[in-house]
Amino acid sequence: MDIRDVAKRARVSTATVSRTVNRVATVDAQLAKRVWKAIDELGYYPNRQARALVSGRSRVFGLIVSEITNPFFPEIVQTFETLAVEHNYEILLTSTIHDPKRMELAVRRMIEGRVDGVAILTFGMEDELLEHLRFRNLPLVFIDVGPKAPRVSNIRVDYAHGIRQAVQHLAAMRHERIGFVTGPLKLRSAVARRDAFEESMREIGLTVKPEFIVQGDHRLEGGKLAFQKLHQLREQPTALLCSNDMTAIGVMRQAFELSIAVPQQLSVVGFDDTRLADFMIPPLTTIQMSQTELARLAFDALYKEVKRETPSPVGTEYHLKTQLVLRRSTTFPPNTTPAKSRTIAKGTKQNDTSTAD
Amino acid sequence: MDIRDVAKRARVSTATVSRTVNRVATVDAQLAKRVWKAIDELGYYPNRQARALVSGRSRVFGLIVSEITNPFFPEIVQTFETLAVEHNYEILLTSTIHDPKRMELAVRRMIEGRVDGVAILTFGMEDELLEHLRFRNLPLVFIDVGPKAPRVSNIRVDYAHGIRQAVQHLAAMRHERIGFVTGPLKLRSAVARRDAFEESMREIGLTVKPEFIVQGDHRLEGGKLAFQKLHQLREQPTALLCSNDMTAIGVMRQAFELSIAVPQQLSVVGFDDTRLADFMIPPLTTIQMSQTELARLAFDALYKEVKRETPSPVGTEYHLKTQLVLRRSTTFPPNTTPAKSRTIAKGTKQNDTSTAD
DNA sequence: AATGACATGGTAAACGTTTACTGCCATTGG
DNA sequence: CCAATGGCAGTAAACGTTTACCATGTCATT
Repeated sequence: MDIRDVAKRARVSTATVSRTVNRVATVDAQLAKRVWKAIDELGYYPNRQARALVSGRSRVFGLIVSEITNPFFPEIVQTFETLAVEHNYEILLTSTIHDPKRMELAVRRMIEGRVDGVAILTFGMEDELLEHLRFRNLPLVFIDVGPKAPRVSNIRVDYAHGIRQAVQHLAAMRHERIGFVTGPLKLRSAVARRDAFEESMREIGLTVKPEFIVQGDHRLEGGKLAFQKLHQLREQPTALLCSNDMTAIGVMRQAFELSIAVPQQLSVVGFDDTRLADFMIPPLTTIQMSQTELARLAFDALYKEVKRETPSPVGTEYHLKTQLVLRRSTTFPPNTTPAKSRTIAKGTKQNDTSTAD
Repeated sequence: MDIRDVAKRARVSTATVSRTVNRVATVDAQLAKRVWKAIDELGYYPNRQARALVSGRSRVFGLIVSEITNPFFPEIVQTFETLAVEHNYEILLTSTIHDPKRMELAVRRMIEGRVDGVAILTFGMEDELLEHLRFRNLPLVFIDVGPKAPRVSNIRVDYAHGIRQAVQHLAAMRHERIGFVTGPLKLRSAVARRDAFEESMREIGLTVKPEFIVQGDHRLEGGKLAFQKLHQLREQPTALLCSNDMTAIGVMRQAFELSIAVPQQLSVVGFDDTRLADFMIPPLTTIQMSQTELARLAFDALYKEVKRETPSPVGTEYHLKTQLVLRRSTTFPPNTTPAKSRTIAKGTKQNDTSTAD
């Protein structure tokens, strides 16, 4: 069941079938109709491999993420896939699971698959592997950390904005002892978030106690451990910013074990605004970094680069904003008389799906 | 940079290079060494498309899920991918998002990609599309619902076991008014779960009030709505089994809005044991249906079928057990003096990661 | 009527592999 | 010593498309 069968049945050449299928304008309407009819009757589906081989373009984009099981990524994968399908692309999905072997494998798979471009959304790709990929001068798109080079685009995330909003939000409610649970500090994004926090605190005239900054790992466990540590402090923070939602959930979870009520005794703010945030009890106030937008930018970057007749000399820079989303895990610090109703920093999103309040 | 360049550099024929790369035993060690050296020096990676085209096997398995953003699936995708990579397979991932168009597209993509087999993990594939797929007599694996046919395997899930455990667990704590929030009833799996619930209740001598069975949609919203409905009842259930974890979370979330304490005022049991269950506050008691095991079975089914020299006349049946996992969202009904410590049904897993209790 | 321009369809090469077949050489048995 | 056998490498066809190039036919212009 190949193009030749179709050609035979429609009494045309394979070239005409090919042109018809690819909607080349120069084919006569009558013939095209015959061809489509034959295709339909035979149930013909073109062979992607053969197409790729001869045309030199596979219509596949690679997508490298760190872990699909990290709630941050499914949304991205979904959006990316939807976009891909719309443009008749396939996606070659790979997760590195923070494993150097898997990273190497990932690169190998991309090359063997002759992908037309790859989006690297791992927040910390080994540089050497990056070299391998760049070597082929494929269109590439990174988040945050990419090098400036031909055909490689970058999505720069403005971590500071959302974090500043969060700090202001907390400060407006008279929190003074505000802590921060970081991510793994080998990730540039984790460092950036922590730095933005310290910066915002300074801006607003609050001091950050070194012991209020404790390291997590962007996973549940790290959040739990971090809070346990914090809990042993003589003087404890009344509010905690976390480097991502998982961390915040870990904190809340551990607070629960220690019978500390969130938000009455402890305000918690997450980062990412994964869907989980709105699943939590109480719903988590967090800083949104739109996963769908991120996926969209990444796809666009690749797609545009593929479409270019001449490679971009130095890839495009994209920007992604962050923004505080108020839910229910923050309130006034304990032993405080609420002066007025809940303070809302300007530009903040009210995104509480609760039906009662 | 193709096989011919390698051949030239190693001073052998392309056949020898091919044999070396594919580890065919008949190639002389000396030559092989030369070939590997050349491969290394040139940075040669075989072209998957060309391989697929000539060999007739793409080494790609299709994986169709309903939504990657459903917390049930990331774990599956991850495991499936890991297995695939280990066996030098790629995966063509597709989500149908409950959209008939997407389903059709999914099938088309599978065929155009000439996948070697496909795992359909959607819990409700349109039958017509199934025909399309079966028509090609590809290895197929379904969960629950597959037809008996050559090369198509099935994973039968024993919903009843876990559900019976849950009902017994609740009954042992003297719950009598036990309700059930179903999934979308067009899904066979949702019907099976509900039926198993009713059956278990009958077995144990408890009556199920019709108004205690309300329909959800396997998503958060459905759970919320269901509980809202239940809450308006004059006489309310003291415990709720839910058709999946998302539903249970919706219930908990709505209970929170209505200031009803889980588990003190309402015991909640989920189904699936997604990672979310252990993120919740309180951690959700749920029925485990191992996602990694499921993925493993699915992959194995495909892989074995591909390896067979002659197609299996009627696919293999696999079985997946379910099992209650006790956490913290269930306890004695309100206004009850706990007779003894928490009752644990036999064969039940204690899987509470809490550090304090 | 002859010529040129243009529209449209066909022919065949090419894409990068695998693999059936062939051929060479060395070894072994009679 | 010769024939048969077997191990191993090379030759070339094949996989299913796309597309450059060519051929043909039609129409308008002179």
